[in-house]
Amino acid sequence: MQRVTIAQVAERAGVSTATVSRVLSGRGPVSAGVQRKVRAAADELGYQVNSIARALRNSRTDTVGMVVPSISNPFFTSLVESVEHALGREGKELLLCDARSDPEVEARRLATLVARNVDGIIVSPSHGTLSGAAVQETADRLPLVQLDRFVGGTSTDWVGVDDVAAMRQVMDHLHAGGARSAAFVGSLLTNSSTEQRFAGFRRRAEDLGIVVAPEHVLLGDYSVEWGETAAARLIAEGGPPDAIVCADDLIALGVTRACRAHGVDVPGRVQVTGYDNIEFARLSEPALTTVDQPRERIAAEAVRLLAAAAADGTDREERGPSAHISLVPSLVVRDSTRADA
Amino acid sequence: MQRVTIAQVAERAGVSTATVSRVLSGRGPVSAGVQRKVRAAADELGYQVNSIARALRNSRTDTVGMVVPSISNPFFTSLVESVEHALGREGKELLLCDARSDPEVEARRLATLVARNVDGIIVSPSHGTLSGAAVQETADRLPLVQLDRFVGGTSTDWVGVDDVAAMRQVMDHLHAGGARSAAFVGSLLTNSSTEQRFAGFRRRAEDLGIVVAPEHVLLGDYSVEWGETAAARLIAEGGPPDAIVCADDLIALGVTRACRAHGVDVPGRVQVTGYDNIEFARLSEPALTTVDQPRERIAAEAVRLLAAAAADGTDREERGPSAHISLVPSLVVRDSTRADA
DNA sequence: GCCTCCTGTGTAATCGATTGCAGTGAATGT
DNA sequence: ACATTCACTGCAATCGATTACACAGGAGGC
Repeated sequence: MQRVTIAQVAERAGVSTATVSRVLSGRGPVSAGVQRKVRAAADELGYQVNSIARALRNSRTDTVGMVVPSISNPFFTSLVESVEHALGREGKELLLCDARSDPEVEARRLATLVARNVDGIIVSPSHGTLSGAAVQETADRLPLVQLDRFVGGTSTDWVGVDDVAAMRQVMDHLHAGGARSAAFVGSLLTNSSTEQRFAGFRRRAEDLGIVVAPEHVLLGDYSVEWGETAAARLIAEGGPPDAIVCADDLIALGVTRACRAHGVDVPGRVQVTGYDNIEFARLSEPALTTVDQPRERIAAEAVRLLAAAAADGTDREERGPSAHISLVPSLVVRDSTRADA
Repeated sequence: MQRVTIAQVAERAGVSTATVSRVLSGRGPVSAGVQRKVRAAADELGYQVNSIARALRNSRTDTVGMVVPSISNPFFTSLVESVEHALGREGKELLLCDARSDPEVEARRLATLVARNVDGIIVSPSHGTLSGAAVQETADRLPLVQLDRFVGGTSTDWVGVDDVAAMRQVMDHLHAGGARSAAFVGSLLTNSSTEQRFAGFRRRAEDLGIVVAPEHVLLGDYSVEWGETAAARLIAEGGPPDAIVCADDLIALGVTRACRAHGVDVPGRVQVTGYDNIEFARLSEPALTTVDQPRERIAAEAVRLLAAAAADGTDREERGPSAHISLVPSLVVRDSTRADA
């Protein structure tokens, strides 16, 4: 089963390869009769372009690379899904890489994507500082958009949500529910998501006079296990505050789970909030109050930015200043918080 | 920022492109001195191979395509993750496609992957019959392995688990827990997973004398919502049987949720089982008894089969008979079933 | 001293699609 | 009737890496 090439189609149709190419790509003038002959020949032979050859010639692969910290995190999964759909609409393909939350793996993946001549890269950096060098270096060579998380000291486009505004909503809601003290459970402050969310949390807590004891800021990683551990610690050490604000839903699921295991009522004794609105936030018991990120929008904007960057010019210098698109997330109130005091 | 080519390295090192290629690929004899010069030049210029050019020349892309019915299904997500890791070990990349459970989308995706010259394709077909034509056609052109699900009437390699054996374990466990009647909640019988699991369920139920009323076989789709609907129906219509066996964990999560909502005790009044052992099976309340699929093994076998097929010969005819690798899944007993009567 | 063999290197063809340039013939303008 | 334009088509270069083949020079065998 040898692949059919343009040359075979040309021979069969009795024309040159140039003409075949022109017919099939719809570029350049070709008489109607020849068009028909070529198309017929192509159909009969079952011709399909060889996109490798085309890519070499055009230096365009119609493929976008995406690097996420972890495929198994449901939030990133749904981001991937949204990006995949957004790309599909433009006839582009997605080359997916998992960085396993390791900046070194991430750097290797980025390098591979560059070598593969992807048209652009969408990355949610694993680390707030260690990811910097690789991301910047990649951005110097290719259109690159950071998604959700970003890394400091780089000048690239970014699309995400306004974490600080989101946290303001969360805190206002908790305060309305009667919370006068709160804890924050996040990952280590090595990525922008936790950083921003923590900053928003702290600021609004101050504004509202919500007490945050120093030992009530617990940093680990984005996992259910860490949520359970953190909650257990809060419960053991003199009882939890009125509210536990979590940096993502996985942590929040762990927290509510541990609370229930220890007989601490949610939201009666302690209110709990998550972040991301993954599907299981809705399904847990009690259903999680959380912050919904507009993933489809985020994905669509990211794809748009890439396309724009690609159109602007290959050279990074020629492109304008980098865009920072901050979308407004919305609070989804469910059963893990109290509607009012 | 023009990309560095082999020609520039050659010029800088004062040798021919052939020599540069030989040094960099480690093929062919090159004297130590020249090797050093070439490597130095390559480093200074920051040379990176252009994998498109290499792919065109070698007709090998080191990229594998994967098509799954839905990225958002946690089971497929973890399969994707496992495959990605397995491929990474061989220096291959993953081109990921989401078929949205639509055989037509799936067919288009498969065609695209062929056009992209991937080295092989891993697919979990959306539909038990409608996916057939496209899968077979693709398999005629490229090494292809079906994963988890398979489609009838095709002759391709397949890797998955023995659903019938798994169901035997499930039924034995439920029977030991005192179940004398049971219901089955699955998706429509349009994919092999549900089909096989249902067949295994039915057969073992008969063996054990477990009663399955005709109206206790409910078929919808793989979603939490369908699980809730189905359970509500079972509860409304004269009460549920002793056990509800679900074709996957999402359905089971919906079922237990609906049971709790209707005040039906799980596992006291009714035992519930899932399938796949997704992460949230462990976290739900009660934690789900389910069937664990050895994903890493499945992924590893699939990658191995692809590599073998690629090595064997491009022509489908030259390859031996197709391999069907059936791994043995294991029952994970948690809190949604009773240990004994 | 001559022939063979081997190591090391360069030349040029190759993979397949695209496209700038040039050439042909017909149509249009004056 | 001749010049000019234009639609159509083919030739050949191009993208960048790989590799078959050729060739030069040195080592070794007799």
